[in-house]
Amino acid sequence: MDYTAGEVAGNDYILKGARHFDLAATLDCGQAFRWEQVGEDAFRGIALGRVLEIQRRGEDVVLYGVSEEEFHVRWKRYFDLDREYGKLKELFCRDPVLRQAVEYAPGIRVLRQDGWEALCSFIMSQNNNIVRNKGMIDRLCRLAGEPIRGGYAFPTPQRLAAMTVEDLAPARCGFRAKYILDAARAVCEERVSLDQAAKLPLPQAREMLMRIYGVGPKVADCALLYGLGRVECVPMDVWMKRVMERCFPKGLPEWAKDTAGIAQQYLFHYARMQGLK
DNA sequence: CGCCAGGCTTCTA
DNA sequence: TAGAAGCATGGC
Repeated sequence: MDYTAGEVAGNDYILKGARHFDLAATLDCGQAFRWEQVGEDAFRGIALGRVLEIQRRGEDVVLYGVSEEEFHVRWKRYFDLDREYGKLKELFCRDPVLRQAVEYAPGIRVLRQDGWEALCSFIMSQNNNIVRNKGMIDRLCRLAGEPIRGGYAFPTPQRLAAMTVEDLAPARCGFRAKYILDAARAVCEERVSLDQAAKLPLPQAREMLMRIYGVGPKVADCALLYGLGRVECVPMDVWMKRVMERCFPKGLPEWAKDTAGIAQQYLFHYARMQGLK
């Protein structure tokens, strides 16, 4: 475990001795789009149908207004806290390039988000930048998401499937609106099953997600990695293509393949921050 | 004002 | 079947 103990303190839940967990690096490295910084190492976000404020305080990480039960049923998995990132990073550091990326942002964790939200978020990320994608997703949630205490949940596929491109206009998703609607319909009609995609062999899982209009290999891989827990999956965006071409012409090391998606997150962040060309 | 954005679909040779 | 254009939009 990457924390020594969980402790209830009033309404809050405290992760004592939380290691390998940098909130800024994790929540603002292009894997999730509904988090904002609200204070000193403090972030507010909406995920899994809940609003959460989370803050680092010294050695600890505090989840405000979270019960022990809610931590265990919701946030422990979301923040991938069962995985030992220390061991993982030790493995990655056998390679000099991976070591450099890990040392650049050693507190990155790969989030396990809701599958449907991850799928939509990355459909919308295409030919888009991260800042603007956040705005689009926020408008989509206000437009079609269920009101919850403190904000709006991510819209369900059922709700979106009943809408039209014109209905979605206020969210200003551009050409992506029709893709979102097809994704919603595919899920509702069970042309695509996210539960199955989570378990199928990778090629078949990708093939299923790519039945959706507007979903290609990269978006499918993002949904699998960030939403369906497939940490062996490596989305190849422009930044990763540059890294692979320059540093790993023969592919990522064989010993990294089971968790190559997590290695990808360190490499992606490093490449993007360095402005690698 | 152009340029470009964690791509995908469609058109063309 | 590879390669380029078109796509909507707004941050910079």
